[in-house]
Parts: sequence; structure tokens; C-alpha cells
Amino acid sequence: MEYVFRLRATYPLSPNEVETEWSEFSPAEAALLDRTRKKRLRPRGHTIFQQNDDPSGVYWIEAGLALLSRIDVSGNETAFGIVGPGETLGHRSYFAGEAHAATARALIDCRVYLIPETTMRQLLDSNPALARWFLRTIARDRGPRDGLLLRGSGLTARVRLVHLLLVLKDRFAQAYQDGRLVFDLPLKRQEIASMLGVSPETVARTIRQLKDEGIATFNGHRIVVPHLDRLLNAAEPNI
Amino acid sequence: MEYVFRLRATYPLSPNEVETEWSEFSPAEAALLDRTRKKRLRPRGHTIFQQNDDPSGVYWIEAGLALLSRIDVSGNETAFGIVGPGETLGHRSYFAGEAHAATARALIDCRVYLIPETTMRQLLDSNPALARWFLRTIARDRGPRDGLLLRGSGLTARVRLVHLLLVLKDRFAQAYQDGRLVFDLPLKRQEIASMLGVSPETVARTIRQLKDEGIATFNGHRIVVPHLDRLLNAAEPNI
DNA sequence: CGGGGGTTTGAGTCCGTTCAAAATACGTGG
DNA sequence: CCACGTATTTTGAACGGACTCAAACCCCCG
Repeated sequence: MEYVFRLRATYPLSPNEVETEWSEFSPAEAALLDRTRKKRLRPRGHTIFQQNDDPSGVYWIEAGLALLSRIDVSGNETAFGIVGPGETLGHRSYFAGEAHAATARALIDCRVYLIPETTMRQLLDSNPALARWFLRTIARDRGPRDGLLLRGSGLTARVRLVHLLLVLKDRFAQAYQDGRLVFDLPLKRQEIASMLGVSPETVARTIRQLKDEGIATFNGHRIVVPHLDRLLNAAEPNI
Repeated sequence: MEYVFRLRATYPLSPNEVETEWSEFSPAEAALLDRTRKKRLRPRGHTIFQQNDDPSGVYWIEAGLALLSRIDVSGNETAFGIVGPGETLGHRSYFAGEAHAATARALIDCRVYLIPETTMRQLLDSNPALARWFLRTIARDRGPRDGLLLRGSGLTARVRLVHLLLVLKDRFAQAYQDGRLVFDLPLKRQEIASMLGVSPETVARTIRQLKDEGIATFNGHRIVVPHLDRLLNAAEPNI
């Protein structure tokens, strides 16, 4: 199965490997980090960093959710990722040595820390494993699957919306005994549209369609999927 | 300006910084590399590595050109990169520790070297700068710009084809005094279609359109652009 | 000289867009 | 807590671009 939209994931992949880039530091390194990082409280809707700004370090989310999006030359905004607690933000631009290619905005209230450039440099120098960790993270984050399905060809808006729900279900949905799935999704219709690469009108129509088919009902930020099976069926491009 | 399709580029960014990952090695490291790398001659059309294969190391192209493409669940092939001399292949999957997410195929005869996994490990351990180099390379290679314009929304096939020509011009076009631009592009129509995310028929029609408008004429692998200015104009989404 | 893959052209259809208007939700201030 | 103004979402209608299916054409190569 393949999805339009990928969550940024931390990678505690094997059960007892709970690894984040901040967990392998020596006491001195941890102290440096703690001393120099800058706390930032970002209420819902506020930006954490902005497209075209020069990175001043790497952000780390302690609490909250941020949406990554980008505005292209023709003025269309496309969202391409959600970042949550324990994950880093802006590291790609930092390591590329380029301006931010995207804007990060708080979907809900966020507590983030900025690890300044100088601290990053010191940590990378003193701790070779850190670069390796980021290497793995970026390599996994940015496979060719990204975006390839965004193109109009083949996938309809309906299939894409269903895929989005499937991607977001682990993080945002509560599963009940009877197979019901209930989402509480902090996303506006416009943001959903932006993630799917379609217009808001098309999202509204598709939502209507899914409701009529009994696949999912949308009420504001609350989405109810009566049967996961039907959702999975609807994810099949053919038929 | 923003393009659908990005060439993988080496990054000798400042004039006197001609840096490749293989240039900063100690004599011992260079000897190891030279001793353990495996030469592979790949004639035109043959594959260098295949989607879903497990990486057995990192490839480095000495001569030739390779096309990176991916087949998605619905069977559509999408090409998303061209790799040339001095560049590496397959490093993203290697560092991600995942199967290849794409297939690399020789567009023209290629001479490539496989740096085996064990060698990579030794080099990364003995040379911390190597991980940093790859980090920068992958971070630059894979910005959010990738793929975001692939989606059908907004950009027409015509604009996308023009963008593709603009991206490829530095590598594949000869510029003449009178402003004429002559491409010799080792790509089939199908491959162009695959890069733009449209059907081959649409490519044919678009080529026809560009010829009628006097923007570019396509004859097999030979493309003539009479005036770069017109091409640049045609790249503007609006109007 | 005859395949045969690749390319071009044609016709019809469908999906998503745009523009416009109605309806609903939201937040702010009274 | 309600009322009002504004932003967002929903619905409708018409248009357009790209897709599919199908057939003709064209090279290239044997």
C-alpha cells in the first residue's frame, strides 16, 4: 500500500529500540543541549519557521503538532507532512545549508525547542553517531515514494482522501471494539485539500460522496468510519 | 523558477570547492576503496539496480547516464531523476536500510562501481566527514520541491514539458551564437511522459503544440529551440 | 522488404477546476 | 450567553485538460 502523504515518523523500529537523536549523548553534551536550546511556545496557527527564511538551527517538538507546507511559484500551497512530539523540524534545510523550503505551522499549541546552529555544530563534531542518525532519518523520510502519487494521473481525489485517512489513522483515530474508527483531526478542509493537492471544493464533494457511500462521515474535526474494511476497499484504485 | 524534475547534481558550489565524497580520503582509505569496489559495465537499457532489491552497497557512476524511476501500486512508472558521471546511486536506500524504492537503468552505456556494504561501513567509521557529505547531498537532493509540482493541479503538461527542457538544458543542450538551443536527449517519448507524469499521447500532443507555436521542434532525440526567450515565456504558468 | 515497437492522431469521456452563490461554523464583543 | 460579522465550507453549473481506447503512421532493424 502506498500513500500520498507521509507522516514524519520517529523510528523506534524494533520493540526495545527506543532511539531518538537526543538519547545517546554524554552528560556533557546533554548539558550543552539543555543550556543552549531555546524554548518556543507556539499557539495554534502560529508559524514555527517560514519558507525562505534561513535556518537558525534545528527544531525539536516536545509537545504539539506542526504542519509542513510549501507555496509554489503559482501560489498553490501544498502540505506534505505532519510532525509530532519527539520529532525534529527544519533539519533538512539546515543540513542542506539552504533556506527553508517549507513553512511549519502549529496545528495545535506547540512547545518546541530551537537547537542553535552553534550547538548543532558542536554536537555533530563531538558525536559522530548524530550525523549517522540524521542521515538515516532523512533517507527514510524522503524516499521516492514522496510525492509520486500526488500527480493527478491515475489516483482520484476519492482514493487520495481515503489514503490520507489510512495514513493518519494510527496517530489520530481511536478504534473501538465494533470496528468503528473515530478520528479527531486538527485539520481544516483547506488543509486537507492542500495535502491531497486538490481544491477545497473537491474535498467537500468527496466528503459528501464518502458519506453517501457509508464509508465515512465528517462532522467538523470529527470523522467516523463505521467499518475499516470499507475504507480499505475504497483505497483500491481499480474497481 | 521551479521545476518538476531535478537532476541529481554534484555540488562544487563555490568556484574553488570541487568536492566529491571520494576526494577527501586518506591514502589507506583510497586504497581500500580501489581494492574492494566492483566494476560494472552496463550497456544502454540495462538495469543497474532494481526496485525492491536490497541494496548491496552504493553505486558510483564513472561514465554514462542512468535514469531513476519507480513503479507504483497501480503499475504506473514515474521517472524522477537522471544521474551522471561523478554522482552516486542508491545511497538513499542504503542509508535508510531499506530495499531500493526505485530502479536505475542505463540511458546510455555506463561504467559504474559498486562500493560494497562492508567498505561503506569501514569508510564511514574511519572518516566522519563522509556521513556529513552524504547528509548534505541527500538533504539537498530531496527537498520538498520534489514532486510537489508533479501533481496535476495547476501546471499543464505543456508547462511541465517546458520546465523539463529548462532543467535538462545545461546538461544536454548546446547553445549557439544566435540563441538557438540544440538538445541531444537520450530519452524516449515514453520516458519523457514518465518524467512529466502524463501519458505518452499527451507528450506527443504537447510536442505538436510546441512545434506549432514555434517554441521547439522535436526530431527523434534531437530538439531545437530557436529562441530561449520563447521557451522561458512558455514556462510561465499564467497567461 | 516485411515485421514490430514506438509514436502520432482522432474521438469520446471523466474528473477536477473555476466562478458564483448559499449555507454553515466560528470568534468577538456586547 | 447571545448576536452579529466574517471566514470557511458546501453546493451548483459550465468548462477544460488529460485520459482511454483505437487506429494509422513511421522508423529502425533484421
